[in-house]
Amino acid sequence: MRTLVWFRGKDLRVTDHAPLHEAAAVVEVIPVFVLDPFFFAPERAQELPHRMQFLLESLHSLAANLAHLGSRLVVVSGRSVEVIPRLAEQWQVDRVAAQRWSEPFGIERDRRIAKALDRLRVPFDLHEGETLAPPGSLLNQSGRMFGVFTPFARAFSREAFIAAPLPAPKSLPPVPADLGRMETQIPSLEALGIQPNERLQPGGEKAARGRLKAFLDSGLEGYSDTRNRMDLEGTSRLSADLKFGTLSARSLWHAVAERDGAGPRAYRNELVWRDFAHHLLWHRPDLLTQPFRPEFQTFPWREDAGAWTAWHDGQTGFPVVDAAARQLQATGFVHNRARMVAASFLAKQLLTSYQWGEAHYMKWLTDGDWANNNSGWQWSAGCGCDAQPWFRIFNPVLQGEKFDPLGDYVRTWVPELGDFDAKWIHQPWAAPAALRQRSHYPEPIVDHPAARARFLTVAKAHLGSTTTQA
DNA sequence: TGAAATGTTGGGGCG
DNA sequence: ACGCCCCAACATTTC
Repeated sequence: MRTLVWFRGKDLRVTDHAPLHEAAAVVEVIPVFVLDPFFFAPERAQELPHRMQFLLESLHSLAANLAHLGSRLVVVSGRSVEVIPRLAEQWQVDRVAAQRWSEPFGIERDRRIAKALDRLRVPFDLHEGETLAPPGSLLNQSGRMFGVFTPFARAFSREAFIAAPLPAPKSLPPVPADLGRMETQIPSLEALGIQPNERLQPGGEKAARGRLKAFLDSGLEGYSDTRNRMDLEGTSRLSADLKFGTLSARSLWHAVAERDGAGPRAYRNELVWRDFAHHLLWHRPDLLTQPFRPEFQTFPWREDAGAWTAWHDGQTGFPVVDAAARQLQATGFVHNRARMVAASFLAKQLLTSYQWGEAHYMKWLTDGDWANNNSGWQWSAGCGCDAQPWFRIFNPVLQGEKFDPLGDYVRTWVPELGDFDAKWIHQPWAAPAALRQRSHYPEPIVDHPAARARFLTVAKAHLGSTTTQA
């Protein structure tokens, strides 16, 4: 029995990896990663520089871990839909195994590959593993997807059985020697035309385990209290590991499952939110191009090049909004609270389509995940499934004062405001003139009350008319 | 997983 | 002493 275990970017681990675990019981295992030009053509790779860096590091780590177990990672270049069937045929494999993808293009790719493999009479086994509960497995009374998180979470705790994580194989059989000459190497970032960013989290399963341990030891206990604080390391910082599968969702679940208290409970709830987003996209693949609420399809977003540039460069004159933009480009990560404030600001204060922000975040986030990022942006814009109401508008000043009370988050990312004390740092326009003049921080590009009123007027006019038509 | 406007209450200053 | 007003402080409503 010869199994091709196809690693594909969202399962870069040897622990709790169902395809590998199952294959390890048979005689021959060929771990494969395909450098598909869909992601690895330089012009495509440059569209996701931070994720590419994390991915390449994780691949090296995976290759080392497989080598340690007696196997190795076989890297092949080409379009997956062609390469996988070709390898299956040339290597005479008995089956191909991989972890299931829940996003639309992954589903379509797998459908085509399954078809090609079927012609070769090679089974294509897709194992669950990206989410806690398989997308589509939780439905409401009438057999449809949940449209509200709370009932989903109730059904989740009632029905979802989350098996214990699988151990890493103790050893793996060596990769057969007769594989021909189609192998290549993991490319370097430089070869893809990407500048390394030394401020990113390091990729790989080992680094991920270190982050998990740090969170369990010192972050989890107080998580519910500190997770909203932008100035503290109060979050898990495991989002990129979930994205690339350097940690499996269910290993995180089990790491916190038995822990009592508000912190562990709040963290489990966040993991369920992640499942909710994935289930949602699985049911509604069109959400990557459409708002969930149809009345937003014709929403009169503006195209204001100046405002857009100021927003993504961190020059809006609103400290938390600008800190978020700069933290994103500098580190590939933004605190969740800052993401919400920045997203609300773009959609509501600047009346700019959430899709611009969504795309910008997908470019720079290390943890950029289609389901999570899309649901987050649609939530913020008010057009999503179980989104915040359209009339709920964050005030960047109040959000800053509440969740960055000393101003340390802003001071870290907006050094022009380093001299401003907590009293002024979230509303620098109100600070003494002398302080403002030497800071060189931009004036606010909108007046908050006026921008707020404008959004309410526009949204009320639009949503009022479209809902009465329906 | 909001904010702002509006409404209500009650203490205290004051004529 | 009393009523009136002011305005925190809190509650409710609205967007």
